[in-house]
Amino acid sequence: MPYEGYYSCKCSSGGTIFDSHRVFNNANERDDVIWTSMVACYAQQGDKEAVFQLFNQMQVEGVKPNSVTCLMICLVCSSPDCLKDGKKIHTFILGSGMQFNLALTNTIIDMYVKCRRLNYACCVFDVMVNRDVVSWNVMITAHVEAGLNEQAVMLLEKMQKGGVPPNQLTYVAVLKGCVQLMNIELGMQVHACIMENSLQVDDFLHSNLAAMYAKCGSLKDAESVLDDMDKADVVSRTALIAGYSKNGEGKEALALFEKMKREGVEPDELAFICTLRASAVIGALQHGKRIHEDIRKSSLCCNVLVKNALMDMYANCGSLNDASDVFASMEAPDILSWNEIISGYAHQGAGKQALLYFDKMLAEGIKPDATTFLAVLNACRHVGLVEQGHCHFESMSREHGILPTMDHYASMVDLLCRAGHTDRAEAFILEMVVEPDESVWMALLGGCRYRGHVETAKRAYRQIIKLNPTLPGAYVTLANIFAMGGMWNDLAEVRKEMDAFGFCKQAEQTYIELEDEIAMFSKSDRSHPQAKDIQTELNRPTDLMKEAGSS
DNA sequence: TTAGGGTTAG
Repeated sequence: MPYEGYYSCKCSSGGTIFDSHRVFNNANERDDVIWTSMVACYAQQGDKEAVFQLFNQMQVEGVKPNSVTCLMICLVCSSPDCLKDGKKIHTFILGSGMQFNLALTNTIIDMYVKCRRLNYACCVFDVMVNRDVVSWNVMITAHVEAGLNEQAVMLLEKMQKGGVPPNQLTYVAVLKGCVQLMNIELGMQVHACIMENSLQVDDFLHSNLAAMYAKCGSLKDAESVLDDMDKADVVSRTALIAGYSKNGEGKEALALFEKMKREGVEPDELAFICTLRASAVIGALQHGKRIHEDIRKSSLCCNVLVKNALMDMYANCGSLNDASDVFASMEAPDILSWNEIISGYAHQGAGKQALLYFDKMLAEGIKPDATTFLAVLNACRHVGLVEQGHCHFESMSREHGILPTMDHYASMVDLLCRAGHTDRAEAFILEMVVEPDESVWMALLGGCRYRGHVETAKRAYRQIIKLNPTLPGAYVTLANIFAMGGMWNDLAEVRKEMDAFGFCKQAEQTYIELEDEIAMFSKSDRSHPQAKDIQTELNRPTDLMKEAGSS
């Protein structure tokens, strides 16, 4: 056993660096393998400095690094800030004639990918004489991660033509590409390909298949992927739960979560987060509270991400007190937590409370981001704080180095319009340093409703049509403004334009939690057994307002 | 000795 030390001094086998050093120091003869063991040990810890020190030292002592030593060096150089060292080791490898070692070359390619130099990776890949499944997988995954999905699919075709059969990892990467392309047909072809090749499908691939179908909106197919599994794991189930809530089917998401628990599959961090999101989507407060109970009993009770999801659920369900309790219980709220509490209060119209949290955030030295400012502008909008809103908008780029997005501009326009400054809002758009998009003009058009500014509305409408003639909201809003002003001829004209485009208004759906039952209803839907009672309850506030107005 | 999974505000 000449190389016994090779494995015995590896940290991953349970030993410590101290043990490794003892083996290393006691070795009678230190060959390249034992040196490499030490390098591997520090490489696993990600200690780049120690790795390079050993690499240099072994050469000083006259031991030539082998391909595994170099591979380890490449691994610690696999991040953007290590590119320079990565290039150095690559040069060393070329000079030592090790470039024909397949595993090493694959690692060099992956190193360049992780250094965000896909072009370098492509250069190395292109000149390879022999490529194995890992070489292709690294390239396909890299292209998908860079959003170059069509190229990734082309690589898959080339790989197959070149006689290298894809494995599970290849399909995992390609399925991700299908999702980015939102191309379910391609996803189905990939699925068929997996079946044709009778490839063993493991949990990784199953969860990716489920995620692909769920994200592309085909929940039935995602369900059947889960049915094909002996026992669907928490990851696959989470993919489907997330798919349900993304597609507005929060009720199904919650049902799946309950089923998962009944079947003894323990929810993890992401399962809780996705299920809380589902509760948030449909405003199921009681379900959300039950999930909160589960979280309290689990080891994830202090997890920041889970707490953020809890706040999101409570805020969306309109229970700001619960959201702020969760926030108060956090030891170190992150930017998401702050944004959540600020936007939660802003959204509910409690603008002053939202701004108090914003001040507190700044006082605690937390750096706001673009979303924080969206919430802050929203808060100002609700309270009618025009000048304060303008100040915050200005401070975004000036003091915090954040460039306003179209959403920020649109928010400012709405803020001005709400306060009756429609002319100022229009001037604000015309003075924008970037070209306004339709959302900014839509904010102005919508803002004209507050005071019935028909001429400004017409100008905004013309701009929107120029940018995007297929935006139903523009026609509907203008029509409403005409109707408010009794301009029936103009209204008829807009209706004609709408008919020409074939727009029809889709009934909006909403959910209501009745004790344990979640019911969905839309404006004209009377199918629920208690539809009459629900409608009476919904009419109550309007009736009360009418009564109050007439007295 | 090399490559991979589900998720996050408005």
